[in-house]
Formats: sequence, C-alpha cells, structure tokens
Amino acid sequence: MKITYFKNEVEVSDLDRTFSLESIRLSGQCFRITKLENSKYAIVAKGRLLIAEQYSDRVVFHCNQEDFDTVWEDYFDLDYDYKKCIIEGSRYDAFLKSAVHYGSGIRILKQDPWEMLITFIISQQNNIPRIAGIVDKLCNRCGDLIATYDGINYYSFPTAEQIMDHYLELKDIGVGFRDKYILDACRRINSGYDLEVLKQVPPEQTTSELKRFYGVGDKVANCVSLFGLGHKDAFPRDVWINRIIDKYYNGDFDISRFEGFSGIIQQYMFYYERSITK
DNA sequence: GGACAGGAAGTCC
DNA sequence: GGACTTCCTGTC
Repeated sequence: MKITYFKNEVEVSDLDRTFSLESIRLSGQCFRITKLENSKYAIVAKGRLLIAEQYSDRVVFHCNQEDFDTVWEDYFDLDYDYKKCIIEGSRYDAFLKSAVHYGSGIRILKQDPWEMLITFIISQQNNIPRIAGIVDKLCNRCGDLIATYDGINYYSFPTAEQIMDHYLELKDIGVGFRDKYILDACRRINSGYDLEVLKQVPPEQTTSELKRFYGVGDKVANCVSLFGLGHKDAFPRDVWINRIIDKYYNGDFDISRFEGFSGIIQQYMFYYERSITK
C-alpha cells in the first residue's frame, strides 16, 4: 500500500485488490455510504462527510493529511492485513475460495459503537433497503447538519439525547416495534453507560454485556462487537449465515480455524451468498 | 397499473 | 412457538 499526500487529497494506491468502496458499501455492514456518480462515494461517519473516488486499485480521499491520519486510515482499517484472510479462506474449501475471491475488496469498517447498536437493533426482522431508509430518516430528523455537497444535506448520526428529544417521531420514522428497544438504549447511554470501554473487553464478555440491552440478542450483539468495537472474532449468525452453514457445511462450521479474524470470513460468506442467490 | 401475500442481518415472553 | 411494525418485492 502506498500513501501520497496532496494539499486537500490523499491518494492510496497499490492496494492489491483488498479495497473496494463498492464491495464495502454493498456488504451490509454500513448504511451510510452512498454512490454519487461514476466512481464517487459520499461517506458519513465520525460526524463528518468524506468524499472518495476509486479507480481500480487507486483511491482518492478528499480530505487533508491530518483527517486521513487521525480518522479515515483507522476507519477503513487500512493497516490490517486482509490478504492473510483471503489466503486462509482460499485454502479452506471451494465455497470459501469463491467467497473470498468475490469479496476481496471488503474491509470491516471501524464504525461508531453507538451507531452500530441502534442500526442493528433496527435491522432485526427487517430488510436491507428498509434499514437504510430508516437510518437515513433517523439522521435527517434527529442528527446535526454537518455538510452540504452538490445540493444534498448530510446529517450526523444522532446522539442518545437527540433521539430521546424526538422519541414521539420514532413511529413516523418507521422503526415499528423496535421503538421501545431504541428508547431503552438511549436511556442507558444517557445515564452514563460507555460503550467504548467494551473495546478493551474480551469478545465473549463483550457479547454477553451487550445482550443486557433490551432488544439485543446474540446476532445484534455480535454485529456491534464486529462493526463497532473492532472485535474481528465476533461472528454474527443471521439467517443467511445459518443458511450457508446448512447448505455447505452440514450444519457445522468450525470458526476456530480462523481464530482472530472469523468475523471477516463471515462477511465474505454473507456478501458472496447473497450475490449468487439474488 | 394496482392488489395481495410473503418475507425480512431477530428478540421477547 | 407465536407475536411483533412496516414496507419491499414478486406474482397475478
């Protein structure tokens, strides 16, 4: 990987096909990346808007060096060796070989744990286009206006306090029966619970701690752990993953083989199976 | 086009 | 094991 700094741009190249904004956007981990035109994307995270462009193995981030070094390099997990996961996956069997090849551009974004908690509470018993729509409405109604680009307004993900200020609108936003789960999470965070602490806690303990939130079960806890707390060993089992394990592994998939990065393997599996059964 | 049924990154009781 | 909000999608 090669990083070149310009005045208001940072160019990253020689990524060896282990970075694709399109794959990241479509892999279902993030609902705040939109495709603008051609190869251009708008990414909202950390209370900021980032415009990025990708031309095969070259990515241009429209930000200064400081923002790249302190925010985006970490957010896109650029220092992690995804090649290792791809090689290990390829060696395992034919299905994983196809999956890692197809999804080789995936990265597990290091997103905000609070945003992940609410987003994946919303995700339960829901479909991806609708999840994206609800998250969008939630941000537009409750978040702060952080930027306007090409005539479009971009809003931050709301804080617990901001959501509580708009709790009467949750029904209109379309969260449905999940409103009580969201409200409970807001109350706990607002009264001082710090999700950041869980980044330092062992994965299994993190999951059981997260499951103490009302409306958070095993699946959502593992999503928050993987996408929001940097626990690459968290392995969310949703209907797709269970289907894959039944279909290709006779109901038993041994994740210990991928210790330390089984969550990344899970993401390749999810992304690939969805692509071939559409 | 429009109505309709089935189902959706699950969890609670 | 049934209920849960709402709406996207496929089918007729």
